[in-house]
Amino acid sequence: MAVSIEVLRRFDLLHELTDSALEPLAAHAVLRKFSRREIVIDPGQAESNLCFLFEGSLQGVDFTLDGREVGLYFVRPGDFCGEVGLFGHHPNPEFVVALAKSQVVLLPFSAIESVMYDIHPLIKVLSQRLARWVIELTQQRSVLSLTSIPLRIYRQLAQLSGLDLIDNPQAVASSQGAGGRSKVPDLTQEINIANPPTHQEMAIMLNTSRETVTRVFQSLQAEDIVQRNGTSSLIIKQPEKLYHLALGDG
Amino acid sequence: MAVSIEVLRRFDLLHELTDSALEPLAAHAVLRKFSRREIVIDPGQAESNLCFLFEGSLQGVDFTLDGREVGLYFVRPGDFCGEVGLFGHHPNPEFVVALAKSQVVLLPFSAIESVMYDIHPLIKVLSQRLARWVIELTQQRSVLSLTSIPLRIYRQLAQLSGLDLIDNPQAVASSQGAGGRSKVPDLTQEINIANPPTHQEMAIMLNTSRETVTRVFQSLQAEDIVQRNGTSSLIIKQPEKLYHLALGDG
DNA sequence: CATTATGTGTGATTGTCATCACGTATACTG
DNA sequence: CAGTATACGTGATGACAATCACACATAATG
Repeated sequence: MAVSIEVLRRFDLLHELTDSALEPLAAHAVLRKFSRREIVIDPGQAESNLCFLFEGSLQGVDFTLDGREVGLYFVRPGDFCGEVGLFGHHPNPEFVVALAKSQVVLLPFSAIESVMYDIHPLIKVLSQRLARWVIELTQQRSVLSLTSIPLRIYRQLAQLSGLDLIDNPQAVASSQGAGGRSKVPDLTQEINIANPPTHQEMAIMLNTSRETVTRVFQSLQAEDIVQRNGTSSLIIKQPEKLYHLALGDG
Repeated sequence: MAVSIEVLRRFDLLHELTDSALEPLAAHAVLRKFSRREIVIDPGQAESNLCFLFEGSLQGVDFTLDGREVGLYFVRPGDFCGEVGLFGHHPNPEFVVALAKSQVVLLPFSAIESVMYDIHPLIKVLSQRLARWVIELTQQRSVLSLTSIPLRIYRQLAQLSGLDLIDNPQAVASSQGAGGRSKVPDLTQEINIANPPTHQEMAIMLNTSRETVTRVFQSLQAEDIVQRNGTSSLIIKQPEKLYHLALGDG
């Protein structure tokens, strides 16, 4: 069942496309629901899709040879993923998993490949998106080279809360979309992170164990820097302290 | 001083472009020599270039907050780099450094930006290159998530020698270009890696120290798996053993 | 609302490897 | 070719965090 142009236009990255550019795409798009932990993108499958997240939360993951899960990025509502396989003769490098019940608009590659280089704004959006992903992966790469695991976690929290934009307003986030990232936060105000990733989801992003993430959170809570409200909300109570910890000033 | 179309066409990724596509580019390209350790790309500079490596060796690097160098990729002759900044309003995310005396063809962004979306094969080449870089970064990301440092080094050596193509012929390499990567190596034959990266250059790719790389090489040499000929050549004497070590079978 | 599943928290142990300092070998330069 | 710079090699130390097993808390489900 196709989706309307209006549904597609809700996605930031498509909202500049003309109706005539969107119509052939909307005709082939489908809206699907995914359960928690269901696979949204499987690189082994023959037919690939561009995936626009309407509601819920997704995570791009890879697996090492020994079966360990590696976190690559988070997808928040309003964003999309799965575009790497459109360029060249290789599948997408990553699996995408639903972290929560999600609604995703799927757009088959076959509907895009024939037109993407002819619709100027479409190829521009897609290639700019790839460039952004390279930048995100590079930023995450630098985080991973920190030898101190707590420092990685502080940096990840700074990214989730937007604190990393303070020194680098051009930075892009691993979690972006309709929620957040649009403005630099105020260091004097508490920051609420809705639906934060679990300790395990953060741990696989940072090459550490969920027990270590828990212990770092424990010490941040003991210093009243963060406060956890169950699993639905995480509050940065002292953004300025977290900001300095993330800079390595701890 | 501009360069000829023939010089540009020597680069694999440009050789499918027509003369009319290459002419405006060649008119603005310059050939420059860089000394060892000289900066080829500086993201802080206003004017950016696409860089084609004619001869020598380059490495893409980033720096962490505490000034540690992070290795992102190697560039071998015949390849190019520096294309991320073409897409969107942000500089390139990486510095590029000459690892050896190098000759580089520099193509200013200003010469490309006005035509890149209009020359179909050019935007295709550039966007496919971005996609390949995402795949490379993702592969390297998986290597970095291995908790065993020796296993990371085995995998890096497998990539440098082409052994990683055995199970994944579609894989792209962090070091590619005119030399190597074009065919799957024979496990029964010694593999020669010309101008291998130094222990320090490998260490920053793998988030480890050069002492640790040295110790792992020591044990590989003790088992006659690799043999070092000064700094100009590294021979994989028992590719099958390295292949299995890289799989974690050690 | 009870049961089940998932996520967080805790303690103990051990091994790995970063770090530091320094020596030796190789490559480069004038 | 001598001197200098760079790369490799070595030894010792201590800290950090992965790992394992298990308990407790929270969320989801029927």
